[in-house]
Amino acid sequence: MDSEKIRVRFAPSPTGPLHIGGVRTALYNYLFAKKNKGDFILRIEDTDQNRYVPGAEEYIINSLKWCGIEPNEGVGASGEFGPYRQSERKSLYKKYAEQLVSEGNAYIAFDTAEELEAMRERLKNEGSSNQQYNAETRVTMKNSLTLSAEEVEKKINAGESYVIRLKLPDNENVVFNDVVLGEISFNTKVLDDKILFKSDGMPTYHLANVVDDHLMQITHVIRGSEWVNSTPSHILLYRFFGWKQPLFAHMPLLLKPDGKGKLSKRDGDKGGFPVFPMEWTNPETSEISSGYKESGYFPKAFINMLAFLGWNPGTEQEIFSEEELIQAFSLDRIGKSGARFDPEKARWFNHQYLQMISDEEAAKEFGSILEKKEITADINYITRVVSLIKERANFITDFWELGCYFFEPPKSYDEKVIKKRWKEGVSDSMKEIAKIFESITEFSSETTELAVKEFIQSKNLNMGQILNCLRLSMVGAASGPNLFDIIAIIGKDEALSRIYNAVETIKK
RNA sequence: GGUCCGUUCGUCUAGUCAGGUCAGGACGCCAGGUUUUCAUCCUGGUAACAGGGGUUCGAAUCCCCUACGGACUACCA
Repeated sequence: MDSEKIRVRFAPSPTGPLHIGGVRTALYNYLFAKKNKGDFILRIEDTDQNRYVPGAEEYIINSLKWCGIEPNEGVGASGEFGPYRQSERKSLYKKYAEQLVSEGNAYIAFDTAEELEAMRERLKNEGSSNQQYNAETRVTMKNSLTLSAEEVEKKINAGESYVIRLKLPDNENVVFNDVVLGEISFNTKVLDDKILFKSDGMPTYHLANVVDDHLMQITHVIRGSEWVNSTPSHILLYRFFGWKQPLFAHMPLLLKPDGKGKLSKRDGDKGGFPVFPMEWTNPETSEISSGYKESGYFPKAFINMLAFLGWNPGTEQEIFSEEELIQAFSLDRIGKSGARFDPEKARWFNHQYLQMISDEEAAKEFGSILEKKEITADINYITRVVSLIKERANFITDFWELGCYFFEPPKSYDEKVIKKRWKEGVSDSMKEIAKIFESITEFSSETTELAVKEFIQSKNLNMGQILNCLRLSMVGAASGPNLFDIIAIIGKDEALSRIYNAVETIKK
């Protein structure tokens, strides 16, 4: 093989937010490029003016940035093959379409929507297995194949709108070897003469995609498998132009959370978890869809999780750094069947990543959450809190719920615990413990634990009962990390105040 | 309807190309241990080759059929 540089592209259209399937496609392109020291290009396919959604392009760029899968060429980056936005390349495509027409590989068609509809209806009624605009039917339609050159010219001059269609060869098997799916074969009889150039002066995906991939010297087309059926048309296009075709790798689709069909942009939040990398506000309806970023996911965990949806390294390792992912990645280990993902497993990935970051780092992020709640605390204090609650959390955003009692006294006390544990005499014991605490000069987890346990034993009290009530006083519930660690962190004064508060509130 | 593709524990999957370990791992779930509690953590367990035919000494693996699922079938990408 030749040693040409690997060049891949991610080519979304800005019709809304990028969903996680799109992010995964971008990721696989990115990993493949990095692995092979190639280029990863971002091209924006905005040839459909009707579906353009303001803010979508920016969203795509920002999402990729957050994920750390940034293109080294294309929209939002630099590059020598620009412009990278198809609307800005508009002038380019027509001549390619016309070249195809003049060489007899495409033709001009004048059929109206009604005429097309009528043709399909007629074929349906005749019991025809497919209703394509193809070698068989095109002779019955209004196009430059059935009309004389003069008529065609007259219509064009009269301003009649027309499209340019690909002229497929009749009854030919187009075979290609998909990197993921293997050999796939289509007979042109079941394909249709795809529109390459629309009457609004814009190319369709099929033309623009092939022209741009060629011009941008793309070597591997890695895209979702919704494209396999149109790949033969693309291959024919490469052939007609006399261009070298790239390798195709069609990846399995991500499935809807509820199990029916491929994941779509409209599935946001339906499954109880985000389908978008970042929060998205629909500019028309102002409806907000949640994002992984805002849900507290680390981009690295998100990417790691996404990489494993449809691909695996063949080893038992599951936690991969970006560098490891790049090294391990290969197209031939992409699976063939669609994947639905498990939000539970996604959380598990994030938990793993959370445990890997330092308490100091986590404390910094937790600090800014606290700031928003207008709670001020020393960073060292926050770090000590984090060291106790981090392992219990999946997300930094869980920290507040897990450790709010480190920053404010309990607002209420769990009734069930009161009923079960706060029996006769407990209040008195609590008061005595408060006195003991007062007398401790070296107030620490160890000294308080020793003192309390000695007290319980000397009075022959029930360990579980007293300890749980003490916990209830501190936390307001029967959960949380080691009780004496909590007491030591909040300090003597706060501990005393909480004991008195609990005794006062609960009364028994 | 037509075409193309797919199908291994509930989920993500290894194993399929080069047939031959009680089909392996992870998440979840269950149990036990640790913990004064809850969670984490540790240990163990649960659970799958879509079905039917072949080929073969032997099939998750190769072939055929069926079923099911998905994609595409737009002047959308």
